[in-house]
Amino acid sequence: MAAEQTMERTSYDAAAVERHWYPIWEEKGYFRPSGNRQTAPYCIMIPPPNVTGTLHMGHAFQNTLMDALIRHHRMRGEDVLWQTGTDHAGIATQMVVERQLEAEGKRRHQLGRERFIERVWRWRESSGGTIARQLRRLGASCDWQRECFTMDRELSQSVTEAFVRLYGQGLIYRGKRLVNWDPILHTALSDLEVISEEEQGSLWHLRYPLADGDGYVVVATTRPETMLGDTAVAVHPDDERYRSLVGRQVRLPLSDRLIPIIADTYVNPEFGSGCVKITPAHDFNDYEVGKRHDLPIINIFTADAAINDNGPAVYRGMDRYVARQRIIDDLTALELIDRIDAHLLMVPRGDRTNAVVEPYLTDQWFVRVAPLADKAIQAVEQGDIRFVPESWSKTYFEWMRHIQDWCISRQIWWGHRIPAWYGPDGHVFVCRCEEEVYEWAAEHYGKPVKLVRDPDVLDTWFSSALWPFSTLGWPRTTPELKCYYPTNVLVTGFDIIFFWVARMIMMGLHFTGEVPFREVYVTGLIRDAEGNKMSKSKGNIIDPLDLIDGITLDDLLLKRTRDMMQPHLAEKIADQTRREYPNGIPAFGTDALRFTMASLATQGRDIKFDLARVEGYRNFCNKLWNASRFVLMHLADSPIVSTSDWLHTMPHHWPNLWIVSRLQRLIGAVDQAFADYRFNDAASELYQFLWGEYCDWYLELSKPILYNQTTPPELRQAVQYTMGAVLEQSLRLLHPLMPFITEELWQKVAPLLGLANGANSNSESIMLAPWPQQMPQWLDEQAEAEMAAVIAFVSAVRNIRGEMNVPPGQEVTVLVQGDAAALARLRHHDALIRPLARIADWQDWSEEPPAGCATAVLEGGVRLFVPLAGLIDPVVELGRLEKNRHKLEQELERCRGKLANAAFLDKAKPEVIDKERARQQELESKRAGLLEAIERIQRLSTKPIDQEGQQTDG
RNA sequence: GGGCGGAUAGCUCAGUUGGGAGAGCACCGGUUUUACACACCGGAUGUCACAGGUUCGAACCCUGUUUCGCCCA
Repeated sequence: MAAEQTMERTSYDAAAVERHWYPIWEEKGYFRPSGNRQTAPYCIMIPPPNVTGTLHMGHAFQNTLMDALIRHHRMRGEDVLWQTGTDHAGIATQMVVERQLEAEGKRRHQLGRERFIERVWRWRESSGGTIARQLRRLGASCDWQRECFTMDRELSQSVTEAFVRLYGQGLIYRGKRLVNWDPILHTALSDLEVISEEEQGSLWHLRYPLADGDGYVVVATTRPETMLGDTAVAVHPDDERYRSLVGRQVRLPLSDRLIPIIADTYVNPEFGSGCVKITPAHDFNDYEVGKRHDLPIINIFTADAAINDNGPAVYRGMDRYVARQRIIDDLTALELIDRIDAHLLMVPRGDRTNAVVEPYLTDQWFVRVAPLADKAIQAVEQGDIRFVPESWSKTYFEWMRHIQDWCISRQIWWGHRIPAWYGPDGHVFVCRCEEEVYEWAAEHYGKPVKLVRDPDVLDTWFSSALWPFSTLGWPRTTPELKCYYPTNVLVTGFDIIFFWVARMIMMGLHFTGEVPFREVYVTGLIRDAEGNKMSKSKGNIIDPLDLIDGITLDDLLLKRTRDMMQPHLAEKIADQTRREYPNGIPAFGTDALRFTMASLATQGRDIKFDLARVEGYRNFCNKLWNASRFVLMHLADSPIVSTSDWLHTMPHHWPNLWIVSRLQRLIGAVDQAFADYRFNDAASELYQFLWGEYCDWYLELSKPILYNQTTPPELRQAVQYTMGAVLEQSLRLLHPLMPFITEELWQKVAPLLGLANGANSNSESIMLAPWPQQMPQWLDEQAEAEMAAVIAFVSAVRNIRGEMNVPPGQEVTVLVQGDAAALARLRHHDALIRPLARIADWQDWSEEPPAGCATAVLEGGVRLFVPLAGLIDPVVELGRLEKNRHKLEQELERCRGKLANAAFLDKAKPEVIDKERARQQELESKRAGLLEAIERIQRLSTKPIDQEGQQTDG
């Protein structure tokens, strides 16, 4: 398999690599489950995106994490299924197609139901695949051959089956209830589809005259038009002001009806006048009050939210807001408006139409949730399902313990039609299929009859709730259902815990007797850099694909201001966009985006998205690319090593032992991070290791060996092989987060190490290569200590060079003194230290160092002097030393304080005390060295120096 | 009103059994060093919101306060 890019380029070309590898992976069938029943199954169900949807940052985020988990488990040799698909998004899809029709000057009712649905299917064929294509761009390795759609025949059968069974068990019923009604769509909506936001409105204080005698009560309302449906006035039973009124009646203005004054604890005496009008047909709380007090329910609205025939004739047919104004005018004329206050209120709007949703009394189908909820609560309590982070289980319990019956019927055409038929007398037949229902009805009535099918369809979430098992073939007991169910983990945002997660758990337990997934990993929500939710109307949306491919400012402007619901915002959004992205967005590539997503996956709930992070990880890709170029350059003539313990059969070389030991720790850390869903830890460990240790130190330490003609060939080969092997394993560890670049590089590196020769399937692609195993025998504390000493020494010299402005090209001499063993150790690493610190010569120095030295004090009492005759500015050097001393003394102070404390010595753990003692000793020895250096420089300075370290004249 | 979560470096955030405050970005100084200027080397930066308490010891545990946010009503 040829890799895409030659290594001549000094920068990584993400687009070329991505285009090359994804189709190969898919065509080769790497995304399919292995089907190997000897290994553990691992399954994730994709939260099915909306078929009308396009990829947004939330999708990119969650699917990156899912893909990382999937790739990780696949590499571990498990039988992995990532089930993908889309949901039919009843309302959203219907609206899209209706809008198309509108453009042709048609309406759906002209087409009729069947032809409209055909039309929707046609739309889906041509346009429903967008998000699947976008997920591919993200590198998602889901099994596309098993891609499902909630309206597919098989999934539809699951839906019907579930409905029929629930109905038969008394868990679905039909009834007249208040629901959220969208007066534009003419359908009920679920709570999820209603967004309540604070808006400026008014609080009208209305006077309702008492029926007997003089006077009136004042009721406060935000919706005066609903007064036409009032059937009571309520006060709090403990409210002294109104106690005497309870039981009396008021005369409802305009309608001229008598309604009672009742007492109910629902009333908040602090709010408004402490006296509220009760409209059971048009307010959820009032509905409950009405039920408690057996009040009549008067619906005053049509399906369009205009006043119906229950209202006084003068208002009939008026839209609710027209009626509102008219009612206010009329009440004003009657002097029945007490006052009007400005008031912030929560206004519920349909998430698709943005229309103010009306609580509306209609016949709807409901799921009786309480019995299902009990078991679903238990499943989490007993630990059959675990929330990650754990605290989300509280949110889950909170909801489940106050759960309401679920309205599942929608008055639209696109969706699963409710399998209920009505006989001539209204008798309901709920049945799996049309033929059967007629037979059944004939039996019921003793003769063939005409039945009418319920016109409603089911809430899309009803089918989504079955997703974990309907996609595996339920109600049939398929091999897939047996193997992959219960699935391992659900990855989703907390915003749909109630609406989807909870319902899947209930349905899963009810129909399969088992939980649908064992863990729920709840992600945060991606917001913009300021912490605002991303939305079209705010104009702050970032399209993940624009981060991958880049976008010019002009295209970005076009994209953000096209098809706006509120076109008047366009100019503001354009300005804001120009300010934020004056040059558009550069192409960062999929891997950089994915790595960013992983780094952002902390346990918090809000994630502010910062473009600079993506840029940083694009640079990381480039670093990796160039490190690999370096390795490949030197690996070409390396022999292939086949022994498993190659490390110890090669010539002894501390950096090799060190980097391999560090790699073992990395493997452990990445494994742990994946196990805990700490993707940010996995990302930062990998970044730190590859850049901070492998590139910055290991490769730099290797250069002198590789470039030195006199290096013994065995040593050279040991370094070459180690360099390659560590890179190769790191690529595998990185693959779940950065699939493309790791594949590209692995294809080049692995063959040179004798891997990926196509000899077996594991060597065709890094996707199928085994996950690195930690080798405990390769953990090497001594090597880590040796290299820590080397790094500390080199860093100390570099620090002096940097602070003293020694030109990088200029070599220096170093004098060292201190403990003989410590010096011997450093001497031993002379060949490593010398080139990195740019030291020409170093000498053991037991006497007083010469004048004009810069000083550093290291661990183990080692003192280091760099003679900088003529270069050193005593003032600068003294300042540097004093600063170090200050820090040191602060630490020492705390350390001494602790050890002087009898209670500490008495009660702290012995190992803590030992550590503290060792630390004190270390700090003191460093301090002594520093004090000497300070004294020396003061003594040797030609001019006296005052306490602030400033030279004084004269 | 009920529930949940946050307040740590200029910014974004880590900090998992309580024991030496970290990273990335941004910033400052230096560098055409033979993988990489999307780089290298060096540097500065904190009353861990506040007040009490528990403890030998608190960013971490407890209580309260301030403040920001989310969900539900």
